Amino acid sequence: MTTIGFETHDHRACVSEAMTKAEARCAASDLRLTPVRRRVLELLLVDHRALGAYDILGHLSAEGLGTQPPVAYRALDFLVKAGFAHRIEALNAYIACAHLGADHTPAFLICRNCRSVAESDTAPSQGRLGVAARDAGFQIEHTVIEAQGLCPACQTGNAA
Amino acid sequence: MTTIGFETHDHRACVSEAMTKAEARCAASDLRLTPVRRRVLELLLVDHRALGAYDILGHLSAEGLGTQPPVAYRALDFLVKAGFAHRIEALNAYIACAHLGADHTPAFLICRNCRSVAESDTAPSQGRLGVAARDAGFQIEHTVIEAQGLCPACQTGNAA
DNA sequence: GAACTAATGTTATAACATATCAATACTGAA
DNA sequence: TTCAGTATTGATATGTTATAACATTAGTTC
Ligand SMILES: [Zn+2]
Ligand SMILES: [Zn+2]
Ligand SMILES: [Zn+2]
Ligand SMILES: [Zn+2]
Repeated sequence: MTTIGFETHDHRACVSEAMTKAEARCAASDLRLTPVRRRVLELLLVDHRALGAYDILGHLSAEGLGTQPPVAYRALDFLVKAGFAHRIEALNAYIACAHLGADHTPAFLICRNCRSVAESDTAPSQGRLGVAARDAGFQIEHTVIEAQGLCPACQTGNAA
Repeated sequence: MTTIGFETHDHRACVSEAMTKAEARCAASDLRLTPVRRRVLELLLVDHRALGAYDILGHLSAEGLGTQPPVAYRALDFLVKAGFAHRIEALNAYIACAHLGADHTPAFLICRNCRSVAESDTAPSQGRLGVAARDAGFQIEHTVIEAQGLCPACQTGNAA
């Protein structure tokens, strides 16, 4: 399991690399990375934190790419379905996938103070939850795993 | 790990037993189970499924216990903080705790068809997520673990 | 019964999300 | 290259979930 999220890094490269991967996957899978979708993915990648749909919409609106909620939600739906972004249920917010390209079941470490999010990959049907599901005869289709707390940076005095 | 939720049972006894436990804990911990709070807990226990705040409010309103959103949200906040109910993030809904009284980190199996919810207890900081958090220097305060899919009953033809 | 705290009543609004239908752009075949 | 079919976008309206703010009432303590 690789955790990606709190360490410092060459963020410019991180963003452009992810965009390149996304473009490649769209070309390969016959998906259309239209201007709005492309820009929303960029916004998520650049911010590296969970953004609400209306945060996104604010950017789009400022850039003349659309002013109404469906614009943001459609782009986010596309990105989530394509696997380029994930929805964070506990925040009603969205974040760029940190493992672009690979099929995976993500787990998140979410800082309640700065909203930064680290993404871990998990083994889906293994682990306690999978065992409980099998025992109960429950058929898992999707799993939400989100830990909330304080990231390393926010533990040093500045948080509540 | 005990999973509680999909098996059939003497539901009348299940509800009254839970209410008795809740009353005992309130008496012991100097918490006040006021009429609205009591009724909301009953509603959650009786339904045995995830209910939205406005579902709850509908019942309360029909019974003359309050008509405005804060009435429902305050009662639900109380029950969640007291450990008598849990919030299901993936549904924006609430469910009575199936392990009333014990301190625990719940995990849920949520049927997307009938909204029934089974609650499992998990070992919090153990497991892969805990390891990832320690590796990243992340301090977990709260964990959301919610699997969505089909319950045993809904797997037999009636679901999409 | 005065002072304090907890709970409720009430109004308004914030925040998040979708339904619907019209218009346009792209795609692939006749 | 026109046509039909599909995907995307534009636009309006509305639905759903949640909280802020402040007044009032009820319990509790001294
Ligand atoms: Zn991912
Ligand atoms: Zn932080
Ligand atoms: Zn519980
Ligand atoms: Zn079901």
